[in-house]
Amino acid sequence: MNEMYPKNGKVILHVDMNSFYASVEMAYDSSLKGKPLAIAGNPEERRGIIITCSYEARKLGIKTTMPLWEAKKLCPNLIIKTPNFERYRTVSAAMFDLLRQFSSLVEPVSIDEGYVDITNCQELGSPPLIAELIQKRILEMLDLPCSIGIAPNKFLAKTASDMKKPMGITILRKRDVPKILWPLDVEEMHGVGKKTADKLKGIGISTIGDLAQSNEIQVKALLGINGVKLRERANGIDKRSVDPDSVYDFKSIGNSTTLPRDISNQRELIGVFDKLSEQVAARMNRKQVVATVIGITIRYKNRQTITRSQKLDNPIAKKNEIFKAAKALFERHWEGNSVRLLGITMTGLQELDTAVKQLDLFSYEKEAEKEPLLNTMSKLKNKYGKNIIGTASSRLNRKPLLTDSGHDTSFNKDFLQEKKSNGLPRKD
DNA sequence: TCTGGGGTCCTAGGACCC
DNA sequence: TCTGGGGTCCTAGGACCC
Repeated sequence: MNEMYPKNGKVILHVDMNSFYASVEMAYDSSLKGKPLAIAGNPEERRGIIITCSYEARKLGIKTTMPLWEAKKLCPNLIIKTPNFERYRTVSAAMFDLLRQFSSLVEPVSIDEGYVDITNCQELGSPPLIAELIQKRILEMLDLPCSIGIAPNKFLAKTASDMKKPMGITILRKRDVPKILWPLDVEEMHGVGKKTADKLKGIGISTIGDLAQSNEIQVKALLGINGVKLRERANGIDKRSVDPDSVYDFKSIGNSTTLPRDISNQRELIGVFDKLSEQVAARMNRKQVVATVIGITIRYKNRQTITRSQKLDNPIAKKNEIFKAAKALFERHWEGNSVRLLGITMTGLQELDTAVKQLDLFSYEKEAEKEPLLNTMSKLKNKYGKNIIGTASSRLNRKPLLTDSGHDTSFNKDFLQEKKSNGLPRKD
């Protein structure tokens, strides 16, 4: 048996796309390659920020979340593009399809990263070889760079993928943790932000090693259950498994918008809720869900942010229902101050079929046996709905990658070219 | 004339119930 | 004659991540 596959352990990859949005734009338009490129919202309006940027831009000091005006000042010849999320979702779906050709245990975490459990993929080769194959495939087929971490659990895999960018492959074994991880600042840990780091430093914990060797009771008193988890992870322990189904149970759907200027006119603000309701309703419709809780977010001029939510008597999904509920919440809680941002978030989501079924229970008694079937059917529908798998997989004539290690022309970057000439929405 | 928009998970207090 | 100890639900906010 290969020593890379310990008898009781797992082998997990974390695949992290490098500056994803910028790389996708470069794949679509190769004239952008090698240039400082930034993706930023609304260059016309104030309040635009850098969402992501190419490595060429990073070299010039451009950073994610930097205000657009600042980036322009820093680098006058920076190329700025507005995000094309539909395009990114399509490419993302293609990328995850590609990963699934190596292992069925793929868990997307966000549009540009995911875990792959390759514990039972010995026949494909050693873990570093599989990682290399995946990385090459993504580059050949999609013209996109990625970094891959190889480790016995999610936390270490994620940490590893972060260590070499772009186009890195990093192995992080549990036994390497004291040497590699422990010297680092606690704030370097995923899950530890500024606030948590400050708290930890307050009790003398400043490195990952300090956290690993800290007193569990003390850390729990300081950070709650999260402290216990973080302490475990600092010791290289993480029991979470790779769950391919986790993408299907989303918990909330929301839209928010920063207003072009601060507004205190009630009618105007309610007009914003009207638009937001429409966006939220459209997304709920696509995912075929209804919601039992509505929440609104109000950010004031001074950036103070409040949320107000309400449980609903009956699940809703239609634009007008959402608008009415949001408007009511807003009118109940807004005190007339100047507003910077408004948002609507729907939670307590239920699949449409389930909600219908539950309403039916009030009209007449249904045999309990029918429920599991209905549940399964709606789950499947949700699972194979067009939103999640995306359009790429259906368009692309898939072939198993590994049986044909030569050239698989059906699934490569030509599809990007093809889309370009098809006149897909291109703002550029 | 700084700081977007999409999420997840956790905590904590009060109401209410047994 | 001063009140326990569970538990769940609802709401608000905070921290964090990409």
